[in-house]
Amino acid sequence: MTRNAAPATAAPTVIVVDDDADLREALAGLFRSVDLAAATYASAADFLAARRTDGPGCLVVDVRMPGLSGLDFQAQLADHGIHLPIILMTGHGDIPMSVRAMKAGAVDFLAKPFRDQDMLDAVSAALARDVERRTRDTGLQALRTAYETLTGREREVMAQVTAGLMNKQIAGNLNLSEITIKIHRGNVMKKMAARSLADLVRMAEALGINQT
Amino acid sequence: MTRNAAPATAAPTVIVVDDDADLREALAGLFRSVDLAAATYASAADFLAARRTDGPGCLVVDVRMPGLSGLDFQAQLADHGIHLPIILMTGHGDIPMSVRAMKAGAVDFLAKPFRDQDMLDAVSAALARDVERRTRDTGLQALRTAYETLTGREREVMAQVTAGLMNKQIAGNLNLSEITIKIHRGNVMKKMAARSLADLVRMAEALGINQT
DNA sequence: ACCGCCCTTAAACCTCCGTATGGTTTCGGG
DNA sequence: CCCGAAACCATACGGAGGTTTAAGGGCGGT
Repeated sequence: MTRNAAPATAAPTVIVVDDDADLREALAGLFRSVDLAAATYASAADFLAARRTDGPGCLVVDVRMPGLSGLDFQAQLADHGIHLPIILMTGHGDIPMSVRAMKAGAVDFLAKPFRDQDMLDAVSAALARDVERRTRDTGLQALRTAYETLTGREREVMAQVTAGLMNKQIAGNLNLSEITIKIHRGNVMKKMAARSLADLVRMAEALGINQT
Repeated sequence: MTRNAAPATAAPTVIVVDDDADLREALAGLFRSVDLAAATYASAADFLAARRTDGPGCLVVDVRMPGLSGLDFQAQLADHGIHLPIILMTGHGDIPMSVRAMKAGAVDFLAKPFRDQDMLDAVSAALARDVERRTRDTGLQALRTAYETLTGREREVMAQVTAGLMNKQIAGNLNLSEITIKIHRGNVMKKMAARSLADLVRMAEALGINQT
């Protein structure tokens, strides 16, 4: 907690992936000029190989690269558990390509040459999107962690409680006595750190719990 | 209820807006060939003027038109309370234009000439999006209608109930007796047709009710 | 002036929730 | 073999939720 404090608000890194070394350095310089940390890779494979940390940031990727193209790269990121917002750029792109990229969730798609400001705006939007996703994600992660400490029965009870059933109904459904449900229910509230039933219902919503 | 039955599942209409009469008719023919109703307008203004019904469907609009351009049209639709998914097409578009359109929520952006199948795929996606929005919307609309029948006090009570406060706490906050809260609370449950507190919490979530 | 709606409260009563306290069984691991 | 975790159940009590009945004040519209 003393070191590596506040991971959510850590300085974001703009990751440039382009096979053109000159452009890489130019972009890195641009980002550093506005106090943004920048990292550069010559190919998608390089990035995937080097990837260790997963701090906040975004990707700036050329679509036309030897090996994995930017579009394929974009498609494969999710498989690697990487959800960084991506900005694509191209020197020889066309409309279908840009539309495909945007449909796939790219933050922006810039045709070269572009103005520095356009790139900075795109990066700004991408970083904002990443922050938003991370905050939403860490909250959900805490919930999931708590949910995993529940036993099987407790999960069943939680599902039916948050569905609005009364203890006696749940008891009937599970062929148990009402008092047993109360016990499980109390355990659920404690383990999930829910202050009220309303709280628990919202947690169930966030976790996507739909009773059978 | 006897006439105009099942508005949510009514046949969708593809609305073509283009100043080129030949293309309009060609597209209308294409859509009708796959059993889709089609309507055509020569300009954005024509469409906005003629707009009476608001059944399900989508828009297919040329970006380059005399008067209101497709992109501006897209931006103005929300002001008119029209939320139809929009597909843009262009003969002389560029990448920034397509990116701007996609960022603004266009379903697709097709460069002419395009294959019929591409257009049909885009329309199919757009109609699916419209259906999804409508079902989500009608559910919410029913909730809002119910919520509007609540009196001021009932809304205050609902907000605090769904925030997880106990009756006595709410009574303290509002400087009322606990029994009064119970009455309001019961009224809220009846008016909102909530079967359980869990139900009510979910309704409050959907309505975006955040207590002060 | 009267009616209807909203807001308020009280008393009484019942159900439901929550939490002990105490005890059971089963099952897997040290 | 004993221990802990998980699951089960009973009795009992206090607190919270929910409804009914009864009743009064304020306010706007007919």
